[in-house]
Amino acid sequence: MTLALFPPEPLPAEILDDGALLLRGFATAQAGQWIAEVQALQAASPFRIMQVPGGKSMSVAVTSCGDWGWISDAGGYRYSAVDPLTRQPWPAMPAFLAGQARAAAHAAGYAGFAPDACLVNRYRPGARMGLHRDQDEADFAAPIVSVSLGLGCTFLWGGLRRQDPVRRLALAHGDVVVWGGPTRLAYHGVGPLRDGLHPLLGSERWNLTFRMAKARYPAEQP
DNA sequence: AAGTTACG
DNA sequence: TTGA
Repeated sequence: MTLALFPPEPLPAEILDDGALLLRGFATAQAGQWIAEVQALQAASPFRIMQVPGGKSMSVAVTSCGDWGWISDAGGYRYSAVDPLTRQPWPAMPAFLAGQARAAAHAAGYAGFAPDACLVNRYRPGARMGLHRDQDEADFAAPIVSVSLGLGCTFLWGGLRRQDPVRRLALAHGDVVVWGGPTRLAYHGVGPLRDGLHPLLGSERWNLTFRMAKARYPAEQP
């Protein structure tokens, strides 16, 4: 039996890069609530496979919540206030999700993060995400907050140029990656999901990425 | 090209 | 596994 540590240790954080932090286990303790929120929102706006501009399909199924949802089709990548599948607004971003994302950003040094978009990615075995950068947002001063649930993955972390070397990092259930500042436009991706069974999500990995799609950062204080 | 394919 |  180990004695309780006092004072409690902060959660381990790893510096990925200038402005990029990996908060190990940030979402683990409340994973049940994270998962319940995603289950509720995907009941309103279901996961779906989107096309990329070349006409091919992504291997990852996506949905969104918040004022803006990220979409891809023959016309390109953009944010839309309406879910093209339901023709309704995306589900509102649950206060719990927005609050946790804000807290993660704050823990990584980005105070005042107020996401107006949350893209939810569902990976099944074999699904992957090629190297890309999140560049459809209006204000690159705001960071990206990325939350991993369920099966672990290999996260690919590159640099500002596509030809920069790519690091491979193992991400586990509950890990949160926050990047911004000098590495806001870094290339990143996810290796093919390996088979496995997670106690809460079975053979799936869910990834939530919180962004400020249209809003200015830092958010205005009333 | 958030895509696939070819190749060392 | 990496570059094109």
